[in-house]
Amino acid sequence: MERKINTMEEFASVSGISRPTLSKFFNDAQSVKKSTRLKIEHAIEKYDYRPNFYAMNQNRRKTKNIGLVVPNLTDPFFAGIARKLEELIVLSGYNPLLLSSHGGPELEVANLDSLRSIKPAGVLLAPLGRASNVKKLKDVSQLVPTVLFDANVDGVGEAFFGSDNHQSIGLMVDYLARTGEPPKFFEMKDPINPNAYKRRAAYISAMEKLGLEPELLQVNGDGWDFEEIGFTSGRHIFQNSTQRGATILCSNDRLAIGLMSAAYESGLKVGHGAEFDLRIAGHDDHPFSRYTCPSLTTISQDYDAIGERSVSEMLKIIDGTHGITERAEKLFEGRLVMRSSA
Amino acid sequence: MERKINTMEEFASVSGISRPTLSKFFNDAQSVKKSTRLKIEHAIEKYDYRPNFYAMNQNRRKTKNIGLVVPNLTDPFFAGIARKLEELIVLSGYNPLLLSSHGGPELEVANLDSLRSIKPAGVLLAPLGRASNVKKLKDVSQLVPTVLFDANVDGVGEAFFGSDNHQSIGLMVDYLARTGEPPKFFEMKDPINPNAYKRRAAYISAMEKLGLEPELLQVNGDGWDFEEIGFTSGRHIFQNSTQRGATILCSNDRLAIGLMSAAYESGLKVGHGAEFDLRIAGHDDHPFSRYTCPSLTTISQDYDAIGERSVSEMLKIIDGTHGITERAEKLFEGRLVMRSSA
DNA sequence: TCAATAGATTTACACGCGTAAAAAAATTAT
DNA sequence: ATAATTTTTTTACGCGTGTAAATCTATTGA
Repeated sequence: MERKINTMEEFASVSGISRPTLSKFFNDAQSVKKSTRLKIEHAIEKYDYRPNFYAMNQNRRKTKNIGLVVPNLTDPFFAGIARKLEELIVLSGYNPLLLSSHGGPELEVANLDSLRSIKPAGVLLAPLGRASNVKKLKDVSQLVPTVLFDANVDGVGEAFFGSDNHQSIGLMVDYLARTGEPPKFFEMKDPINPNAYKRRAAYISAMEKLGLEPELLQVNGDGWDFEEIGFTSGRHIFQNSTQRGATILCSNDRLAIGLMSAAYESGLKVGHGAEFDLRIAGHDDHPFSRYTCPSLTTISQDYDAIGERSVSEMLKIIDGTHGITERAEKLFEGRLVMRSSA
Repeated sequence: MERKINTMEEFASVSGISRPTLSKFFNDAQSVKKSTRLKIEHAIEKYDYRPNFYAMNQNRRKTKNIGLVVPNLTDPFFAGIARKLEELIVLSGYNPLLLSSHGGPELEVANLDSLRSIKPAGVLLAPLGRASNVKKLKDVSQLVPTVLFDANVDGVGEAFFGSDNHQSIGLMVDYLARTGEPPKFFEMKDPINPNAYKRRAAYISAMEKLGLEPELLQVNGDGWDFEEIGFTSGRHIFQNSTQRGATILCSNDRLAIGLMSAAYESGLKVGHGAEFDLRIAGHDDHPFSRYTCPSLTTISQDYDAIGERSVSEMLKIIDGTHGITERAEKLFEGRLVMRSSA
C-alpha cells in the first residue's frame, strides 16, 4: 500500500492525470474521455482518494448539494417521502442534505439559514404551513432554486407539487356515502397544515354536490401530536353520544389512529357492515394504517409521482433548461385504499 | 440598508473589528472580550453576515460538524432518537448531519464515506447490526471519534451506550409471569439487530430463573418491515392454534403491532384479565404503542439518558479531556410501561 | 502612576481546489 | 497523410477563511 494521498495534486502525480482534468472528472465524470475516466476510477480504487469536500465546494459556481427540508421527520409519512426524495437526488448525482423542522417555525427558519450558508444548488421544501415564516421562505427562494412539495405557500418557490385534496376527499366522500351513512368530517379546529383547510373545503363541497348536509367535528388541540388529539377528543365525543352507525372521515390518518384507539377504549366496534357501530376513514395511507385494528380505509397519495416530478423540475431549474415560464403547479390524484374500517 | 457583505474582510471593515478577531469569534464566541463580542453580534444583526461555510471548514483543525447515522429513519423509534440527539448536538454548539442508512448496508457504507469527506469532529452511530460492514465501521472509527449507540459492535468506536436488555426483558418476564400465563417469546428467527439476540438470551435466562420453560416463537422474514412480518406470521400462528390465555412477549413493538393486528383479524381479544384470549407485550415504547387497540404494554428505553450520555462522551473525546481509558460501555435500564394489552 | 497582562491588530502565508487561457497531444475526419 | 477537432496538459491566479508571530492597545492591579 502506497502512502496516503491527501490532495488532488498528489493524486494527479500518482495517477498520471493532470489536476484540471481530475477536477473536471470530479465535477462530472462523463465530461472526460472514457479511457481517461477508467484510468481515474482505477486510481481512485487503488489510492482511496476523495477530494476535500470543503475546498471542492468553495469555488464551484454550483455545489452538488440539494437541501431537503421536511416539517417533521418523526411523522413516518414525511420520513417515507424524505427517503424517496433522497434516493432520487442521489440517482441524479446530487448530494441530499436532510433537515427536519420538528414541527417548529424557529427550527424551520434555522434550517433555511443553515441551507443558505451551504449554498445548495436547490432546495426541496415541504413547509410547515400556517406557522411558517413566509418572509424567510421567500428570502431563501429568491436566493436559491426552490421547489415546494406537500404544502403550498403562495409566491414561494419556482414550483409546487402536491396532492389533489379536492379529488381525493371527493372520492372518499362519494365512496362512504354510497356504502353507508354519509360521513362527518373530523378535524382540528385550527389546523397547522394548509392541506387541512383544503380538505375541509373539499369535504363540504363534495357533500353539497351529493345533496347532503356537511357536518364538521372540529376539535381543539395544537401542535403535531395528532394521535393524541384524535384520541382525547375522540374519547370525549364517544362518551357523550354513542350514535350507532355513524361514519367519520378524518382529515388525516394520524387523527384517525387516535380516534380508533378512543373508539376501541369506548367499546365501539369500528368497521363496515351491519354488526359494527362506527365507520372511520382517514387520508394519507400512513405506513401504520395497514395495521390498525381494524385496518384503516384511507387515501393513498401518489408520492412517487410527486417526488419524481419535484426532483426532475428541480434539476431542470438547476440546469437552466427550465425557461422563464410561470410557477409550475401540479396536483396529483389520490387513490382510494379500501380496508376494513369503512 | 448597506450593500451586501460577502466576506469576512468586508465585514471586518464595516464592523471595525479585525478579521483574525472575527475568525476567533466565529470559532468560539466566548473567546473574545465581552465588549468585542457585543459589537460583533450587533454588526452581524445589522449586516446579516454569515461566514462562508466551506472556506471556514477548509482549514479548521476540527470542524464543528457531528455526523449522526441511524439505521432507518422510517422507523419512528429512530426518528425520535435522532431528534433528541440533534437537539443535544445543537445545544453543544455543533452542527448535526443526519444520515439514514434506510436499512441497507450499502447505504451505511455510503453514509460513512460521505462523512469521511466531510471530516466531522465526531460521529454518533447506531449501526445496522448484523448487516453492517464491520471493516468499514472500524476504518471510520479510526479516523474520527466515534460513539456507538443503540446497537454495539465489538471493537468499533470509543464508547457504546444502549439499553440493558437483560434487565428490561427480565422485568417484563417477571411482570408477565406474576400476572398470568408465563410468556412465549415472539421474534424473527434470524434478526437483523444485535439487540434481538440479547433479548432472546435475556428471555431464556429470565424464564429459567423463574423455573419456567422458555418457548420461542421464531418466525421467518427478513428486512425491516417488522409490522408486516409480525402480521403475516401472526395470522399463520393464530389460524393453526387458538390457545386461549396465552401470553406473547414480542422482541420489539413493531412486531407486536403486526401481531396485534393479526390477532384482531383472527377475532382474538387481546388484553389482560379473564375475559381476554391473549396477552401481548412489546419492547421499546414505540410512539404508536400508546394508540394500538388495546394500548400496548411495553418497555420504555431511557433514550434521554442514552442520548445525553452519548453526546457528552462525544464532546469529551473531541475536547481531548477524555483521557486514554478503555472503551466506555454503559447500559441504561428500561422502564415497564403497563398498558392494556398485557 | 506605572508595570503587568490580556486582548486586539497587523502582516503574511497556507489550505485544496475551481477555473481560465494557451499550448500540446490525441483522436477523428477527409 | 494531412487537416480538423476533441481532449488533455501547463501555467497561473483566485476563493474566503484559518492561523501564527510580532506588534500595538486597552485593562487591571498595586
